[in-house]
Amino acid sequence: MRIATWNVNSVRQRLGHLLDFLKEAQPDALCLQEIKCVDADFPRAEIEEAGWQVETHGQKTFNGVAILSRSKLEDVRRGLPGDEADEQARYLEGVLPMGSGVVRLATIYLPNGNPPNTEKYPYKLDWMRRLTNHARMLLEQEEALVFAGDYNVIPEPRDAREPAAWVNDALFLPPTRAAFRGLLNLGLTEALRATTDAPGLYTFWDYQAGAWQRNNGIRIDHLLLSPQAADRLASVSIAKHVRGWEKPSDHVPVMLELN
DNA sequence: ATGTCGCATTCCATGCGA
Repeated sequence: MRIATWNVNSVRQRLGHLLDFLKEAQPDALCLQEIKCVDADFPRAEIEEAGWQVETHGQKTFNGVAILSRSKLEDVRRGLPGDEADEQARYLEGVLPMGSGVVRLATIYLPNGNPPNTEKYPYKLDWMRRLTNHARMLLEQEEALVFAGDYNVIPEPRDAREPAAWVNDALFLPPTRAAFRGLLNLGLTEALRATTDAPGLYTFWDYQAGAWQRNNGIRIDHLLLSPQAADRLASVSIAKHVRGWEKPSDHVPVMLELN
């Protein structure tokens, strides 16, 4: 089965690309981030018409996540537990019934955290703490789990074309990277790094300063796997060509194949 | 240091978030 993740940077602006990618990649499920609309404004009819089921957790203007899937998502949870006051729509989870056994799948839009000298950075770190707690709880179920999304974390220097440019950025600061390692240390496997040590693999290129033309990218979109999912990992691919489409998202899809 | 985009509003210009 194929599971993909993509920060689309407005689902309404990117509907054409989204339908093109679904047709081309044929994923069993696609996790979306930054849909940037409320549930009622999600282009549900067009996507259902193309043959995918839709679960959304939207928000006005910013953030918002969704999961598209061939089979209906079950046991759906909206929002990351651990802070009742948090109103940002950044997490949606459910169970995909598959022939070869179920997979629990979460779509994650982890806070950006910039600028770091504001309340945005502690919010990011606290959100990572909550995600770690939630993942720890889910791992106790010992089931196949996939946490897919825009983590807004550059895990290592090899994950940036110009790592020196990011040393004071919330995506690369030591506490950010430490929190990401803490998540992995629960026993999760980062899918791409389970398949390759190659540098130069990016999932985001800024709209500004010709970043795409100069291949000045960073790798911040990740798929984290429980042991039961990692044991089934066959391959991971980055759909880099999507960044070259007309009026693209600044992120590209990342997809994995499970046996 | 940003050569950009998308959203929303105070709405054809500006602020915010990324």
